[in-house]
Amino acid sequence: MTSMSYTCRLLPTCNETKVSKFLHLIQSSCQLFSTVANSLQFDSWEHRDEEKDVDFNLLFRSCTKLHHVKRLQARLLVSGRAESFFLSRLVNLYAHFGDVSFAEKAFNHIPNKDIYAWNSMVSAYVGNGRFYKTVAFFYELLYASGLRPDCYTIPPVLKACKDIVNGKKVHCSILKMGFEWDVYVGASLINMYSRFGSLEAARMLFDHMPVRDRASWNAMISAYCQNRNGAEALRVVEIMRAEGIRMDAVTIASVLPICAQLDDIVTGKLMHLYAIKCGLEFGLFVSNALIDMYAKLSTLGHARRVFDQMMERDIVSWNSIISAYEQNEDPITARSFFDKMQQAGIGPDFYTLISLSSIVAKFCDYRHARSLHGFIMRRSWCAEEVVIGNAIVDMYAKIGDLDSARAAFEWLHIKDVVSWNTMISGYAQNGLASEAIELYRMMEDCEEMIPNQGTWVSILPAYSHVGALQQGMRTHGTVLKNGLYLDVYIGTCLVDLYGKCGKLDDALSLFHEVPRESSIPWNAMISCLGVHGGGEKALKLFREMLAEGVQPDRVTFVSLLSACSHSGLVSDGQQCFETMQEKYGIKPNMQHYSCMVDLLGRAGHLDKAYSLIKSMPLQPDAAVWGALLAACRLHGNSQFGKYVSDHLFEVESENVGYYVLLSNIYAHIGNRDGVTKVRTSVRDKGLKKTPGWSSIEVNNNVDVFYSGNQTHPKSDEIYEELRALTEKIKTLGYVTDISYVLQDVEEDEKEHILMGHSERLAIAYGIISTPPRNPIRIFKNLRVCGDCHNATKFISKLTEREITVRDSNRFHHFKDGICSCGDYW
DNA sequence: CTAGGGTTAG
Repeated sequence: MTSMSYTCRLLPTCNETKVSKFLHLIQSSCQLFSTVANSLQFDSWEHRDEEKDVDFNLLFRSCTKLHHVKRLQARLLVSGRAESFFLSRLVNLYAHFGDVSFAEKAFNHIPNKDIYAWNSMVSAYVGNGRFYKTVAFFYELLYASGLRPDCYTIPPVLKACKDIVNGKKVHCSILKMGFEWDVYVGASLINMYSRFGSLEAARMLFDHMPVRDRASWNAMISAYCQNRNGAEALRVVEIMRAEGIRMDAVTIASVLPICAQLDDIVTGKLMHLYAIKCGLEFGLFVSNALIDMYAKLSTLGHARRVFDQMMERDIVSWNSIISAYEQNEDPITARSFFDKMQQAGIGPDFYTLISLSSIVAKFCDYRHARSLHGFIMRRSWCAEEVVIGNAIVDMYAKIGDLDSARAAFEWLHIKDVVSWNTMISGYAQNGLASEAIELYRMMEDCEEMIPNQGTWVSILPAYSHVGALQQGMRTHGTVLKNGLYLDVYIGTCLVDLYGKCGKLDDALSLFHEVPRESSIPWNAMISCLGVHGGGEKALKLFREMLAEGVQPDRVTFVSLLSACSHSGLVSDGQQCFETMQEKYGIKPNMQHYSCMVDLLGRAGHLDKAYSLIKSMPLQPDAAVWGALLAACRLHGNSQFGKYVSDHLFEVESENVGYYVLLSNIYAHIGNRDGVTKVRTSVRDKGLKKTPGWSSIEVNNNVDVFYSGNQTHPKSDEIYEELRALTEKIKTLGYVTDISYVLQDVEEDEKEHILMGHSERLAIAYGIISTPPRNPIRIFKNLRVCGDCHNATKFISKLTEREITVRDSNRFHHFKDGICSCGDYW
């Protein structure tokens, strides 16, 4: 207290922040003092014996604990003062401490229930989440009590309405009783309609209100905010201020989230400034909203400062700062805040667990994932159950444990659209496209599941991944029917689908229909041109992008650099790499470096590629060294290849693909010892090759072939066709290159292994299943094998078919014995 | 003594 009065004297010399902080301190201290005082008071009163002197009004005000209320109730009964007035206040107190059943008992004890008693019970139900009960209780009051509700009854009942039908029914009752012009009722009605998205109804009520106070304005503003109509919300704020009504903490807390939605940091900062000016910046709601807004606008420093400056923090504050770091890709700090929260004695709630599941997923921590799952299972989350269940599904999917994800998905009592979307995209993003497609088919069979934007952006990449063009087109049709085709994300997925399925013209014309303010569709289109070997076109599109004022990001440059690399545009690529850093201030990441190493290495500048690696500020990963190793293979430099592979196996010793690459290098120069060494080390390490697969779509159906697989129903025909093809192309000059086979077997066996490569099985299946001279499109998950590449050239000439093979790297368009990549791949 | 408008989400 002494220090406080001292500070008071210093106050005139303080700046505004300090004054505002100080005022806040006084406020919260006052609350604390009065709570302590009341509590002491309760104890001193209770021990007095002379009952006639007891001032029950004072005792009611002194209850700070649930047991106070119970003792007070006993006292009331003993002194014969259990009248409606006091018992109703007991109901309020029990409700305040969260004990609904005691509130009900007290209510039932009331002899002649007046409207105040009923109102107290209504509030008791609402305040403790018994929404269904509240509405039923209201109708009991209306039809069975013989009493007339007053305007205190209505707002809590409106709050309890969980669907529009009930809401409208209550609205009717209000009209019949003539309460519609009460300010409190008005704000509640606006709020109710806004909850169900009926903004027109809300606005109509608002416009017709004869008296409006600040809460009415706030109700209208938050109605727009919560329905994501930020622009209209800000317009209402303007009108409100024009009418001379000041914004308060509620207005600010409502408007801040839309600043984040509209990506409008200027308005956000103005709101913050206004809050500082009015001394509202340390309010709990305002601070929490500020943290969230700054986090969403990726200005973590501001969010952190607001959090650090807070006088008191509640669970929302902690949740907001945790999710701030989680969403800005800093799971380590996020988790440290979670630890601090627990140290502060605050238990996790629904929102905390949602963030936590994302954090655990980012750590790829299977054990923590399981324990979090268990922790959640042991508690019931009622209405929030779906959301949290979906978060669990997503968590397992992100870790890559699709079996656990599917189990959690199946276990959900209620599945909503998001559950399905999460599971579908989980499969799709882990490369399990067939599972994603299968699940989407199941979803289509559930009539009550209406697919939405999230569904399309989950399923379209799966089609794109396996080249299911016909099914993708069917989905495109469904999207058009839903009127969603202009959505940037869906549009981009469709551009990607057509582009990746070889329909470059369709991709381009779609690209012109999609909104193009953001870099997302541009990046997709540039990448498509790149994989088709259209480096020049990609560069041209990039220039158009700049001319339209679209800001390129790091993804843009990844697409661009890889486009240059595929087309051998070395100097253009180098220039892009420089522009990216100098003009756009983007620091190159691992992907950019591996593109550059690929670009230089492919063109034969192995030394330049190597010195780029040496100059990297990051620790080069397997992709970077792998690109260089592939370049050594392309240019037949086995000595350097060995050196590079030593580095490569230091950072990644499990990927068989790289061993195959090294063995190819040795085999190509006839170094049998080298080949044997590589083979032995693969065997000793017990490594398994990533199963290679190729897919082809015939008659709306995608068939997937694995290497050496003979389980396909037409397997015999396929092998027969392949044998015949091989004989014929040999007469055209094809020579088998067995250096692509790692296995230690006889030469004719090697030939057989090459023949069983998935891409060849798919091509042969295409040939026997489609009419002569029809084009064939193949998808392969790995890079196409060099011998298969050569064989395909001959097959295209022999069968007079255009054969397109999209591998994990680029497009190969075979026509008349020539490949579009010019063997530069 | 009882009532309205506000922050965090898959």
